Amino acid sequence: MARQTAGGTPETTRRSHPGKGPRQARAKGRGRPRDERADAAILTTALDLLAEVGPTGLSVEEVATRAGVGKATIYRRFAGKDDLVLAALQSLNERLPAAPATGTARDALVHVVSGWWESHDDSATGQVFPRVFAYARTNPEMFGCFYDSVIEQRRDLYRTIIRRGVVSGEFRADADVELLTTLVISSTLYVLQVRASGRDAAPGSGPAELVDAILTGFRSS
Amino acid sequence: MARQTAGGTPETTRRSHPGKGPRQARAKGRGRPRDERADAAILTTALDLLAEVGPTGLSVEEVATRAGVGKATIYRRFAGKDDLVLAALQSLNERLPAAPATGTARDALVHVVSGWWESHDDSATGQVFPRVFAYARTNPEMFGCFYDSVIEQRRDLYRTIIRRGVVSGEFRADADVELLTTLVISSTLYVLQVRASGRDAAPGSGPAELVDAILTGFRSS
DNA sequence: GTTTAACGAAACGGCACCGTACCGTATCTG
DNA sequence: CAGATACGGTACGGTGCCGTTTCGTTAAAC
Repeated sequence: MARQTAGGTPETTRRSHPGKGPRQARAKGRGRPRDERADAAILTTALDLLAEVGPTGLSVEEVATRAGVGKATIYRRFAGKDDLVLAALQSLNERLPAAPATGTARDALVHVVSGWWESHDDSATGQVFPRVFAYARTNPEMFGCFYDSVIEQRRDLYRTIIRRGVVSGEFRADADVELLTTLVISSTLYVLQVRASGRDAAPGSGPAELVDAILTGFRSS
Repeated sequence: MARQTAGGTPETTRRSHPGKGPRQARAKGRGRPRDERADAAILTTALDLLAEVGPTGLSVEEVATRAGVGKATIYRRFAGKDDLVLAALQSLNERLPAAPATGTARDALVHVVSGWWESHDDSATGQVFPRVFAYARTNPEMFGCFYDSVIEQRRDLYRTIIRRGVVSGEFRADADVELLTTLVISSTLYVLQVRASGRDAAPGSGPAELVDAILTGFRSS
């Protein structure tokens, strides 16, 4: 929220808790400019840590240590821990995959889900989702921000593909696009999460089987 | 607040250590017997707290305070925080609903999902699941124990109903029971969790619509 | 009544963390 | 050049929790 990007765009940032002096967007400064590498390092490190220990488990000190920056460098950019967490979550949108423009909608869904499936084991993104999800009730403000800016982007990705399938006649005309989107996202999230513990919630099923199982009721033929 | 040991070594569970008296039912002692009300109060309080703040957020002191017992009373029963958390999770199985024995499998599914749906707002059970889920990778031991003893019980509930539907011919004979079970559980978990933040992942859809959407592809006809 | 152990309460040392403040240094603008 | 600001470190006070231990008390068994 109160984060400022060194890039320049002097967007008016507002803090929700004006308890202390806000970190306003720095006017084209006369002094030493902020290190953009520090910006990136802080955000990616925060994201990694977010995936490992979640929003409450994340510590600013640990972020600073891992990112190789001083704590002051972080507090110079963010109003506090919550602000940092939110900024890190927002940065997830820069890694959003694109929907394949060709082929059947089914194949496109399988492709996107497969990408998620694969990225789950090595990237931070996979673990961030369930971690943040757990705070839907505890911290609705944070979760809401996350949902609206990150989840909604993903939903839109699936929604677009599914709509294409409806228009092309591949899916039934009366298919509930929103519900279908929810089914794909939720089951993927769940299966991947269970897999992370070494169990298997759907033995013998990969992304394709998962998608096909969901789609069976929505196909036209 | 979650503690992250800098060295990376997670807290060692003393559950298997015989060094300190492990928690066990005291064998007919001669002194003052343990207060059974304390047993129940500790577990239910721990469960409530687990739903509110999750496994790492839970503090033994808070449990003691809310349960109206001394910390010593807790440490007399449990080897430590982890042991307490595990016991609390296990106690979830005492609240497992039963599968309706009559009616269609579809109606039984809707009934069970509706029960989950309703109980979700009562906080305890509903919020515990996503909280624990977030630790599938961080604490696989805890999650595994949770999955095997709690999730598996729920799966079995759904599995039983779905199998009945397959046998009765209500569902297709080639339906993947495990996958179908996963779909029902995952989507319910997801929708309820999103709802907890005030959003709606499936506008206009309740338990019945959710179940029907999943089942459309698995019905015989 | 004596023994035994659980009880609630409180205190302890220790650790991790937050957020701030201050270094000496580095890198910009004017 | 001088002034301004960011940099990586480091230190600090304050807070919260952990896990343990000590109290004096209480409730059962013997």
